[in-house]
Amino acid sequence: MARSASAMRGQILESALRLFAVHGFRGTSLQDIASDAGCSKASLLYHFAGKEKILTELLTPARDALATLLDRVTGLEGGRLVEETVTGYVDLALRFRREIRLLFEDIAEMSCHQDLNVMELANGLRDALAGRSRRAPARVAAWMVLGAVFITSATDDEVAPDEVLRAEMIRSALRTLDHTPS
Amino acid sequence: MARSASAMRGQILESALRLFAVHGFRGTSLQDIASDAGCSKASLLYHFAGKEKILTELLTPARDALATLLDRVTGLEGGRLVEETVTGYVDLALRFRREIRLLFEDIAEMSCHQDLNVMELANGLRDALAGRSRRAPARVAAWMVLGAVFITSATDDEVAPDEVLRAEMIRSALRTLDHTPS
DNA sequence: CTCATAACTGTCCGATCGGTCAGTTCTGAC
DNA sequence: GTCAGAACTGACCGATCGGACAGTTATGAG
Repeated sequence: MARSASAMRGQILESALRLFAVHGFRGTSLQDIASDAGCSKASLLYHFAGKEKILTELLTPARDALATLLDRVTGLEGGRLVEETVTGYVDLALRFRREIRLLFEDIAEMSCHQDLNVMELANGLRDALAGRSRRAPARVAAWMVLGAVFITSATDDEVAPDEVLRAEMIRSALRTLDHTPS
Repeated sequence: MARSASAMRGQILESALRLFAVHGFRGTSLQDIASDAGCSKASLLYHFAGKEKILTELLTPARDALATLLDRVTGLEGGRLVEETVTGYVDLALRFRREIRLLFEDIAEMSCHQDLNVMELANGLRDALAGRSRRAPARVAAWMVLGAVFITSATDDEVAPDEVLRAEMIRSALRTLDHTPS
């Protein structure tokens, strides 16, 4: 039966996000998504121009949210800049956990192939995390925080309730950056 | 021409490691490896029972080195435990950069499919990084360090010379764990 | 030299992938 | 009711993958 277009599209996106997060982009076939969403593979390609387009649509919200965060901290500096960036980054990472997990599976492809400019945004985030400093210690610490939050968010390990996890991630990140909260 | 068996095997492993680190395990075909190593795809399968066996042979040294590190810190506790573990982990991560990069591409597969018990080792590492503590702050910080060092090591970014990078990673990690060096 | 065997290869195979297309079924405006 | 168009599908296609196998070439001991 022909459901409303938007409903089927939403179901496809939901199935794709879940399967990508578990098996990765390459590890999930169009047939896998179709079976999970309860439609034919041909129906997928009726709603989306191709497999890549599904991925793009899934990652766009997270990309936009990150861009918004970077805009918001543009005018800040010093302690406020670091605090706002860390807090914002941790919040984003937790909100888009599944998107991060699927990125984690195919990072190399994403950073090259895409029409989303992920690498540029990641560089901006690191720059802000380092408090705009060009010195090696600050830049390394920024890389550390980037990776730490990224992976800690991607893990399935139930190390702590979400609220505790969030608070501890922020505290740890600020410590990593050698930043004493004001 | 038929070279010595060990020479061809070494060349295959070298090509495979380099290609896996760039394109991932799934993203590298047997033909890619064969072309790079200068032999036929059939020759690959003469020296190795299958694609998976090549991967296993590549990861075994890193796995063994990690196991050795965990053994070495077994008797330690408190400050010495954390310092030794952090230093050892950072050293390992830097020594096996390419192996980490290829793991990074296919983490989900590795943690399930393998005959190497990677997850168990990772849990032991986190436990040591947390100073054997079961409290949430310490365990989250341990996850942070695990992810931070992992990703910072995997990056191509020339943020600092290797010696500076290593020192700063260790200092940042100790800070993340709220550990003041003795 | 001979010759057993290790080293190597060209060729084929079945499976799976993303994607196409002609044709069918459903829906909603009139 | 009619019917145009949206929604959907089964069948098919070319490409690519990991792997199998019979056959060929090089090597080194006797």
